[in-house]
Amino acid sequence: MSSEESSTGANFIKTLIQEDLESGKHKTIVTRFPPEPNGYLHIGHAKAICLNFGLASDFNGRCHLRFDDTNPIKEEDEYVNAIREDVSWLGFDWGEHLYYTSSYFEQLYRYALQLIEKGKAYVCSLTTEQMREYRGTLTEPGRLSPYRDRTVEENRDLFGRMRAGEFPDGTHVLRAKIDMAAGNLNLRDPILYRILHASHHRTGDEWSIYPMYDFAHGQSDSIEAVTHSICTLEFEDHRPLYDWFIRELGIFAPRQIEFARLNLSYTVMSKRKLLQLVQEKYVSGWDDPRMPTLVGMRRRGYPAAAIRKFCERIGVGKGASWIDLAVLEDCVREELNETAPRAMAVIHPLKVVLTNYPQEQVEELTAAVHPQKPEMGSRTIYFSRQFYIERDDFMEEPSKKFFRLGPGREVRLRNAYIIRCDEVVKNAAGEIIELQCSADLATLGANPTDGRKVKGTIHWVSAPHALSIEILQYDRLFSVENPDKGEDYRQNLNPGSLQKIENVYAEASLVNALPGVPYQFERTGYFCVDPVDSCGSKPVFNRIVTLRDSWAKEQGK
RNA sequence: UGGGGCGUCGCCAAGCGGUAAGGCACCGGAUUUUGAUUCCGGCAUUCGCAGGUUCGAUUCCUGCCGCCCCAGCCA
Repeated sequence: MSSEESSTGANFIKTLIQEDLESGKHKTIVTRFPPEPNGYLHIGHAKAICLNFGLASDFNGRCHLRFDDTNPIKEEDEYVNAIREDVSWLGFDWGEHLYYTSSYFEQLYRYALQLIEKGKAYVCSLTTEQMREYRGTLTEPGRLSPYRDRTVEENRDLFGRMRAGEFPDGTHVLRAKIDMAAGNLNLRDPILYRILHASHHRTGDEWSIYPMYDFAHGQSDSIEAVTHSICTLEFEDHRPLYDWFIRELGIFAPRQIEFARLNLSYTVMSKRKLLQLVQEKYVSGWDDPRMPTLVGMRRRGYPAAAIRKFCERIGVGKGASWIDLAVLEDCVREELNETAPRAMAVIHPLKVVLTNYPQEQVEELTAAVHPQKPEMGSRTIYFSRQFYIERDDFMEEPSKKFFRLGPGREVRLRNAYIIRCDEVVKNAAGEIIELQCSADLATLGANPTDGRKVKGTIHWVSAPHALSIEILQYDRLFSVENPDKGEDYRQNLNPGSLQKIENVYAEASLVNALPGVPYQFERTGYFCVDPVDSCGSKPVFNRIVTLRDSWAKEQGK
């Protein structure tokens, strides 16, 4: 990461940390990114990752990667591996600090025992339904569990037998004894441990009881000496509970600070829904280029730097925020404009024959890899009598504002000559199938000497040298800004989110394009070879993002 | 009629008692062999509303109003 990229923007979390440092509360800070390995990371997680790792680097502290794996039923190694890869790809390094909540199971168990000994936790044998009834509602206090007064000995014994696997799932839980009348529901004797005869991805069948997230998270932070525990808003209500545990246990107290999670327009961000899209085959997988997942974006061709830039740009706050997809796309364009080599490809071809150009002649022309960056070098493109241009670059009856090709009009061929359209060839159905043009042979790398102005420049690909490729044009996954508004978000899926175009002509140099490496197809957009779909005979390019198009905007008016 | 938060431009977001940064979007215009990029310029006399304190309030106080989260043996 470049230094200029490192976060400079102010936000309330930095301010709070700054205060803790200046007051001498801490000499250095420790943060952590604590994903549950039950799904793939998405752009919302990227915000948390950039925040936590960014804070650590801003203040010369460190950031841990900890898997909060307290629910064996949903968690898998596949996810921990994918998550590690995603975080690394995003550009962050946790060094030695890779942890798992499951590594703390024994310690957590001892913490629970401590609470039992203090009379602050008890084994409750209410059923799930009963417990719900006893919990009360938002406006009515709950009722005390009939098991609340079990003796310490009884609790110790029962809890030990829960661990030993003597009871079936759901028969008992360990609860904290706090306050059934608390306005904050999290304090109404929350469950600490539940019985789960399930195999854990790391501890196997060692345990038949597992701690609840609430009983594990804060203490895990404490064990790791996390100074600033950054989490999302919905955990604000849980903070008093975490503080209660820390106090009762007398252990190191991290400071929790909550921020608003990311919402991005035209997509959904819940893991449940993303999983559903995968399972119900609305997309090809977690890495479908339309998915807001990091694997999806990576495959699509979004550079990690663009995602980091995005996370920096959107800022951090406490108000529920909706970020316009345009912000992300702008970050991608900004990054790609700097780094992507240029090339030409004709997506909807229209054949052109240059009548005044020798039949067999082929010229090797030189074109800049990047017009603003000569240091990126140049490439060779072939020019011949027959080539393709974009159908949209020709209009039989052009308006005055259209400055591309039309009957009798002139246009510049990018990196080549100025040509004039002399004749339009149509088939029996009246469709335009070919243009007969003539070139001004004195305009290669030069403007006309007679002073005439040619405003338009269009791209082209020599017919005999064209590389046949396929293009996958990706668009937003949903057709409405907030897919969750309505009965079923799936009804808002954008039917045109994937458009396959099979006969695209690309300049020959693109044979060397490596999977995942972005190119700018001039005047069109950014594309890269899809690593998965390109296994066939033709290279398949994903459209990463279009170029800005003020002409299209003009047309739309 | 419980608890916890949040309200600064269409969307994000700085600001923390001294007279409204920045980005995206949008609108003009210049340069351009990408209608791209770049570049200039425009875009909140006003900070949810109403009072109060103060020489002075987006910043402090009070009261309203609006929005979000919480009743998983999920995280």
